[in-house]
Amino acid sequence: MARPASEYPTRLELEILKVLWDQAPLPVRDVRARLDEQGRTLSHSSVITMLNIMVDKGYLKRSKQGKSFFFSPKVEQDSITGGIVEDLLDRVFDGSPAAMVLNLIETADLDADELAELRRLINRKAKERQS
Amino acid sequence: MARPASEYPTRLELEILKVLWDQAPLPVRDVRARLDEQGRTLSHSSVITMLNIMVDKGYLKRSKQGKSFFFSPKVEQDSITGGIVEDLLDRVFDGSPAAMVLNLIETADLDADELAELRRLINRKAKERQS
DNA sequence: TAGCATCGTCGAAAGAATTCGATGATAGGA
DNA sequence: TCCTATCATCGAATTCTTTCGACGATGCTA
Repeated sequence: MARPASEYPTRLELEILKVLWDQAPLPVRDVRARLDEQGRTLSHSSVITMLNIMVDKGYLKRSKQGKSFFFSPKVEQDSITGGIVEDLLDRVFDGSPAAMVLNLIETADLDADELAELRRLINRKAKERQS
Repeated sequence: MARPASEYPTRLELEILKVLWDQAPLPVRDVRARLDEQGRTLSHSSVITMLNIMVDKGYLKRSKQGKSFFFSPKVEQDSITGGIVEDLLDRVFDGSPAAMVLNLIETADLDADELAELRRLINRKAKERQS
């Protein structure tokens, strides 16, 4: 009679994943330091708790090195972010990529360079498709 | 010592907003029926509770018509979806629209028509920018 | 070996999101 | 007028998310 667990990493989980996608394996201490640099100041035990939850959920794996645990991602960044984007696509734009990109270029106020880059990406993909 | 309230509509709130963006004002009964059609079966009181919360949060307004309340959106769809996308852009792609679109076209497996439409959108925007 | 620092587990708190039933008001029909 | 169906309020339960302190183990060092 309540809320289903998030199908994707929560906000904090994602922050942690990003740290570990950038560099892994890392001990708790280092993960904590990285979060701290980003303005996410947490106690040591909070970080451990989250890391353990994420191991349970299958997002991370851990291994003992010396006296402490080291954590690494067990999921690929692309697949996770892809899942998040797809969820958004469905929930917010009823599955229409065009609607999503339109919203993006309208509200995110892209400059000429960014528009050019998007065009390049799309052309490249279109060419790939043909072959 | 806990979680901050979501800055944007939650999942259920968004579902409700979408119903009302599509058609408003609606009485509780009709909102409930629409949600039910979409597979979101809730008791009458659950729907009312959510609607009232959303009025408190400033997402909706309500007015008495006859004996019952009618609800309407108080926020524009573009501004809400824009906010959600921007949040995602920041949290997931560190603010890089190109990274986001790249992920979209890679994982959402767009077909040729969809790619063509995206290109059209971008060209139009680029032209707008020049002027 | 006694003490200190480091590391981990565990239980729990607090707020957010979602859900609903009990209850009370109100109006229309028998 | 009285019953019933409709509508709304209210309090509360439940689960998820985030946070942390108390406590215990372990190993290094004075």
